[in-house]
Amino acid sequence: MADAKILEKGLNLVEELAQSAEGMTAVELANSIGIHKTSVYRYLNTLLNVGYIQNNGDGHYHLGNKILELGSQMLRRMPLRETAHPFLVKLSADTQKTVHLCVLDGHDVVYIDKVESQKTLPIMSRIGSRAPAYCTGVGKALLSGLPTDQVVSLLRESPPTRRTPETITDPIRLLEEIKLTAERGYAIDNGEHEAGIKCLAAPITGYGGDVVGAVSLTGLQREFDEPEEAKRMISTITKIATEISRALGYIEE
Amino acid sequence: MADAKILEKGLNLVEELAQSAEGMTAVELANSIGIHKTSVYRYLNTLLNVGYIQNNGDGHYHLGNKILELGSQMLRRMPLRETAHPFLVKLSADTQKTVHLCVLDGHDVVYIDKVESQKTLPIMSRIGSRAPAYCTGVGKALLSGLPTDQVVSLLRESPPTRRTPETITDPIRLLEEIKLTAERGYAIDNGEHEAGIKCLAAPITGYGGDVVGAVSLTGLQREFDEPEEAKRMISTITKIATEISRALGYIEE
DNA sequence: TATGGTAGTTTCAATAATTGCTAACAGGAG
DNA sequence: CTCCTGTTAGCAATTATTGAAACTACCATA
Repeated sequence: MADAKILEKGLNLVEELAQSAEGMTAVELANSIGIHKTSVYRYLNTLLNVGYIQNNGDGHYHLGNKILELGSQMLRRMPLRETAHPFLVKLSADTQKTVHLCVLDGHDVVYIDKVESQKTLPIMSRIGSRAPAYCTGVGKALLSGLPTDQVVSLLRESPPTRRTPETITDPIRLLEEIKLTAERGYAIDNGEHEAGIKCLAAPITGYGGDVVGAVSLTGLQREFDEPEEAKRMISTITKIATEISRALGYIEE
Repeated sequence: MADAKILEKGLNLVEELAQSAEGMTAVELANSIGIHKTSVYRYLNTLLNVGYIQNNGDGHYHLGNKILELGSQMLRRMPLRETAHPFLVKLSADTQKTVHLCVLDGHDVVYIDKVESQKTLPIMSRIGSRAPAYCTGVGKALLSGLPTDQVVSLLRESPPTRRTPETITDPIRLLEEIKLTAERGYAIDNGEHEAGIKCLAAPITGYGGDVVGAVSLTGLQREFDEPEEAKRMISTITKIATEISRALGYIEE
């Protein structure tokens, strides 16, 4: 297993800059990464040329718009996102909640689309950001499409840690929860990721019959209190998820 | 001016993958970039480790979610975006149009936020994507904040090309248009970027007194036909732009 | 079973790039 | 004028990269 070490070092710079809010000077970078000042300038030079980073004018470097552009190209190339988007808009309009579209990536879910309702909640999620799968509604919906042994090994690789009083950290209970999700076709996050925030999520099945994504509704816990209203939302989100699956070419038996 | 050539080559891979819709195999990449197959595998290996690219399972590689994540971090670190977002939501609700927030990057505008109205138009814009400054409303709003000689040199570096019958390609007329924009405080794109699509845009002034961004309203041309309605939208968008400027710390004299 | 093509890995010596040092230049501040 | 910071230049020693060919593994085909 051979490596391109220099490439790795160069990308470490990008990583480091991504962490810093205000940008960093070349010397700060050199100290922080542990490579010679001169080399840092050389790396910065090529990264500037490619647009991955930008120079503030004073000595501070930060991420460049090229990265936004690459992300934008990625999103444009995602059939799931393209297909699902109109449905998400409709779902958000119907329920007056914030809607997310996610895929699984390792142990995490990645948010690849988001539609806010007019009455926006202070929800800190952004397209491209990540969250652990085991404690989110979308995560459990996505895991519910995997064979049990894969779920088990995912949970073993990154054991659940407590994030709120409601987080389910017991692997056995999590497996039961995921099984339940698979049976009824939707998942509930009862403030397990962020205290006071509740989600409903439903899996999306792709052409091949695999779960390829999940949609969710997010709101304050009390917004889901009324049983009739909750029932209506569950039926709405599962219906939309089914429609997206169909639009992706999945045919139910 | 020394370069880190290998870093550049490695990032070329990323670039190449960004272009391809369906992903590419290692051998395709080797042929397309012109480096040895073995080296491509080495590059791919480190890029995989850092998460910049992903492997489809079959031999196809494509961009990795890490790039989305970096983009997400960038957006989170943009004070302009954070400050402006609630205003954009309000603007979209008030006007029932799609709202964009942009900054200038070289000759282009970069979309850094977007809020869709319920009745969404088929507008192909995405956060992170780019468009030429000279033929967009936001572009003209942003250019209107620059000293004339800088605008001139920007136009000289990348001369306007015709995109629609309405595109203004004469530099003299463009300069007049930008001057007009500066005087009245808003810009109009009359289908100069995409035929049939009209925009209103207003510049946002930051703490230092410089134009740091621009907001826009986008719609079909006929949606702006009625004079009273157009007047109302102009007053709404300039008011919101002023509010955002104030929220950024700009104090009018 | 044999066969051929493709994906991916490994080894190794020649080559070419990176490294880190010192030094130097430019610009701003005291 | 001098100090400090950001940045670039030159150069010898070190180190990583390169590319070829051979090799494994896998899938489909004959």
